[in-house]
Amino acid sequence: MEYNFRDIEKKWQKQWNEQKAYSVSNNSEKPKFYVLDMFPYPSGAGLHVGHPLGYIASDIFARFKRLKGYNVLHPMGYDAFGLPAEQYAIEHGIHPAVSTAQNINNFRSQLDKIGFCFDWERQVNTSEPSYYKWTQWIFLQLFNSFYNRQTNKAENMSVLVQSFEKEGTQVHACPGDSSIQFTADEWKGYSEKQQQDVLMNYRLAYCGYGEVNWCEALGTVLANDEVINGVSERGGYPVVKKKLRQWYLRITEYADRLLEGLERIEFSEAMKEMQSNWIGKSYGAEITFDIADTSSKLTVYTTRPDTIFGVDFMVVAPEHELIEGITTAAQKAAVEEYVTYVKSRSDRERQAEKKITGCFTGAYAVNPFNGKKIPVWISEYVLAGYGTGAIMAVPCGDERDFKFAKHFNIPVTNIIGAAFNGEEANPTKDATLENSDFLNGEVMRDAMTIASTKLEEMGIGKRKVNFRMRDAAFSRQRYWGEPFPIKWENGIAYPLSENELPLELPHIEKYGPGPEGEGPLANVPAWTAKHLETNTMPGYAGSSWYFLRYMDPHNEAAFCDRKISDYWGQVDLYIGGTEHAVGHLLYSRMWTKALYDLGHIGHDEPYKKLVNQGMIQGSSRFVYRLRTTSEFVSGDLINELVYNNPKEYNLPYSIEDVDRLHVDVSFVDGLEMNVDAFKNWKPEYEQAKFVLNANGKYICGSETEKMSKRYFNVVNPDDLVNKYGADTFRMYEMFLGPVEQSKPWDTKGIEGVHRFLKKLWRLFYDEVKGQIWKEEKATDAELKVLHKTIKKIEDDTERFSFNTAVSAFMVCVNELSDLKCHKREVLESLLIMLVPYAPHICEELWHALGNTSLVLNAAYPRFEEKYVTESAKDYPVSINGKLRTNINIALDASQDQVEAIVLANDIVKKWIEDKPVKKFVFVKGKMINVVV
RNA sequence: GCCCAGAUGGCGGAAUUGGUAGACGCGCUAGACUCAAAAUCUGGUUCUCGCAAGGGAGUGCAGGUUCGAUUCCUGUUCUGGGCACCA
Repeated sequence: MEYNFRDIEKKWQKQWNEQKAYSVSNNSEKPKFYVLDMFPYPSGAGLHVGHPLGYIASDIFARFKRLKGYNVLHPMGYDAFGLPAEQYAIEHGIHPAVSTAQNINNFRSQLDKIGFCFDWERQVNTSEPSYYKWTQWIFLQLFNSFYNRQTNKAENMSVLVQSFEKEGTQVHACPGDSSIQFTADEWKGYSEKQQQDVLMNYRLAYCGYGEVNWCEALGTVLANDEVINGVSERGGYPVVKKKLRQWYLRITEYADRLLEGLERIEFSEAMKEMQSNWIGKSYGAEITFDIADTSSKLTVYTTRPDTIFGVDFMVVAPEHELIEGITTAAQKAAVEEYVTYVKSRSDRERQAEKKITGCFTGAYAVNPFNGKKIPVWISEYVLAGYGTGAIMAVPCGDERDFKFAKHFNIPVTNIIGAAFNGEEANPTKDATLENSDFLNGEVMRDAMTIASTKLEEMGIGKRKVNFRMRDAAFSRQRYWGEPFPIKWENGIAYPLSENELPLELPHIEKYGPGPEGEGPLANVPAWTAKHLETNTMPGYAGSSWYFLRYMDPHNEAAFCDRKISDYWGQVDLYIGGTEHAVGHLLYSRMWTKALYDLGHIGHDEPYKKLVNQGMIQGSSRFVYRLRTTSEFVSGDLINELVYNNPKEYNLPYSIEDVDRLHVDVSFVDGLEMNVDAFKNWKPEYEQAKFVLNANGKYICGSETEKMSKRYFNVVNPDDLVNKYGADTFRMYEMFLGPVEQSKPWDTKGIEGVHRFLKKLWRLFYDEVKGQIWKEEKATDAELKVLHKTIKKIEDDTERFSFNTAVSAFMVCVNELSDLKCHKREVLESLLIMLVPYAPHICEELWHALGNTSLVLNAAYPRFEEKYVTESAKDYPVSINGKLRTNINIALDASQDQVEAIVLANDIVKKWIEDKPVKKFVFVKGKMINVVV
């Protein structure tokens, strides 16, 4: 009997399905374990081999925990709202709901083939009204809450209103606009509109104004990645910044708790660092400078108040409101021109710009301590959104300021003496200050406090904690997203009541933008007649809480029953890509904290542990066409053109005449192309001619790049599952390398894993003899192999080192084959260990052995030390750090005994010659090093 | 530009706490079985000098710490990811 994976996999997938083997209960005596994948956006391109990498890893872990006796929640769903479906609708007229449903079906059938243990009864789809009803509900919770800085948590707006009625803004300073201050009486005298405008500045979900990428020609707002070099990706039309009404989440109020929470969760250090850099907490001071000859004042934020005497110029963001008022007549034209230039550029372009640009406003600020006049410049490297949108530039201590000063010939003041060499800035905090009036002689680190105190005493500055993070923009001028449950009347936003939810997306035929940059919903008369909000929520709305819905997916009375969320609690293991480092992972942490504050759930961090899977890149293949012909030259001949003198090879063309074209990887074996398949690929290649190499082969060029349809380097998991089976595919994906690491896909090695499974099969079945397993007692040698493997697989699985676990299975099967071990006692344990990795073959063999229950529910084999203990070790012996020989020595030998044995060894003697032994290093159980 | 990560044979990778660099697999290669092929099995395979025994070099690059460094430190190059409306 041979290993017929196709029948086996089909059979068990059907049986598991029928027996509801993956159904998970919310009631269990067992300890719980929650394994979650970042759910996919169901794109039209379907799954490629990169997607399942994380899913296989989590599936292995979930199954492993199940065998270890846990009640494991391992769900899957779809992040189904998003821009690509809407774009597809614009281009092809297919409604996003239709294309999304198709894509989901496609994803599902692809996922099913791989044999995951998802409980599909719990599937969520963020674009379904039954789901987004609760996204809208949570939005209303945020809308109806403010962040109480006294109690340090989100609370209902009614608490705030009561406080206003009693004591005005005395207790709760306004987070949105510090100029808002009033007494209780003033509050009571406000109109409803005035009151609501005030409250909007407190709400956790609030409406404000923000800049977007506006493309006049397309009449629409564009995403950052739809804008390339200041023009639209589609059509190449100019894009400018435009202020539009937007919804925001007041995530900045949670900045400190988001930082603090990082200490309580197991994310990689890199991930934590990325998040804390994003939050960007800094301590510094705001300093207000007078502008000479005007009544204007300029406030800057600096983290280095100690360098106040080294300020040689000010830099103000080009958007800064002060510019218009302080620019002198002489500089007006230049400033206007510069501002227009900057308007066309994205934040990222502005920061990445190596060219130093800027413009003098003609105005001067006055140093409050020494009266020195400081020129005020504008430059794109200062961003309006950070700090006060203005900086004081200290060229001797800041590299960018220094370069700016050099470029515009601004004289540089040295305040740190010899620590500044005049060639480059020195950002030290440990130099002693000079040229600094009352700070002279102070070490900079200490001077920071002295300067801040003085500034506060003089009333021209104050200490300030600043965050780089901004409030999260939470609206899109698009169709395919959750509608806001908000109605506008007389400029006041009124929330819909709970029983009006879900507010369903209306069906539309045209997906074009609405007037004045509004979204497509503005074109729907029935919608606008009810004065409903025309923006929709962004992609991350639904994904900010989906891990809660999986726990209780069919609940119609609540987003998730509190008892059930208390049972499942945090996600124990979350697997997904680093690309979500600062987006989804921060937003969902914030939502969780808000829901916790409001008493809806019992934990305030969603994910206990996060594992980042690497990206699988594509390996592209190229053909080389002689320009304007249908003649294709083998790649190795092209390489000779590049690296050698073409004349030597007497080739009738030069490298400049060759076009490099992507070719579909499916008809290339390694680098060798199937020329017939290529000819049949596209009609234009039917008449293709080939210049083959000396062996008569066409060799392709190759490069590693993103796996993408347009590069023809996409490898579809379906094909591999068909050819080798799901078990092979699963194990091969893991065998490629560490899950966390990015690596190019190469199908070549999959045969090796497939061979392993066949070899495993042959421990049970012989081609001729059929069943060959035996009931005999296992030998010590066999038990040693088994228990060594149990330990290794357990350790490796626990630390997510799935690639080394696969190799440990290979080693085990190789060794059992060498020992001709066919004993049930050993083989059964091996099967249970292998279930998480290759469930189908294990279930088949498990039943072949006569078991009637599912191996999925078996108990994990117990490791026993006694089978693997050794009494001696082959010690590596080095002389002066160079390995010279191995000597077998008992593990319980003492240092003296070891020294005697080693020094008596002939090879050791030879290398020591007659030199005296300086040092004898002996690390028990590890190695020996003799230093002479 | 800023933040984060990575770099080891022909290839994917292993070396878990500073202790035998290259486990396991692919590829290549020699052999067994076969009329032949496939499948399977056995051996070899970092580079280099050498008939061999054996020696030398070697983990992106340049330094450093250490009896000992792929592992720690400093600098540097290249590659990948993120940078707020892709998800």
